[in-house]
Amino acid sequence: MEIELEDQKRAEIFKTLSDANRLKIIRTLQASNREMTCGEVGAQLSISKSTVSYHFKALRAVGLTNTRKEAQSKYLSLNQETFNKYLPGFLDSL
Amino acid sequence: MEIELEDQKRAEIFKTLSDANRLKIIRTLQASNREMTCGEVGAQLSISKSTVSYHFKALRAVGLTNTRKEAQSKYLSLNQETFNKYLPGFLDSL
DNA sequence: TTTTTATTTCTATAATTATCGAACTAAAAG
DNA sequence: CTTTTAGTTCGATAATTATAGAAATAAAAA
Repeated sequence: MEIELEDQKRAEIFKTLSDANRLKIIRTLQASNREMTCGEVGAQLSISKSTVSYHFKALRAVGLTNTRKEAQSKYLSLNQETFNKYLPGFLDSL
Repeated sequence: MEIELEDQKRAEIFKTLSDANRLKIIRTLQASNREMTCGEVGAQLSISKSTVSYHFKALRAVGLTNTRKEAQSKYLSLNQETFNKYLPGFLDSL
């Protein structure tokens, strides 16, 4: 990939990670080691559902998470590939 | 360090990295493998001196760089320790 | 001392961001 | 069909951000 584009992509990923709530969400997902729903995460971190939805979307948009829809629920899990590519060793450093 | 504080610190570092110009500065420093001045970096990346100064300050503030003042010039270099602690493997992935 | 060089600070501006409650959508349960 | 449950979108707000030019600072050079 061209450097200019790589930097743009990297900057987007870092921007997504530059929010304490999103980092908490990531740590929560990493610690649970399974898929989690918006509701579960929101309850655990005491954040309003609209805000959690906003963050879920941001994480998904840059490929840091995978999503799976089932009935009314949406399940999020970490996308290890993206972390490995752009932030090798980061998840383990959490 | 307490998790809450660690997340805040991490978020700050990521925020600092979430700008394409700052990533370019970091790559430039990494590639040159030596100290560089505001002027050198600005010239190489075609950014105004006040903007470069602003970014230099931001990088220094979160400990991503070291600075050395000599005469009117200020030299920046990467702070490997911070990168190793918060972003192991990142510099090599650039 | 005057001028040049390097960087910083100030000012203003335009753009982006995170947040929550309210309204909305869609599916499950009753 | 109605109600509940889960999540999304909208609207408003408050805060932060990157940017460049102009003015200020400080040291070197002439």
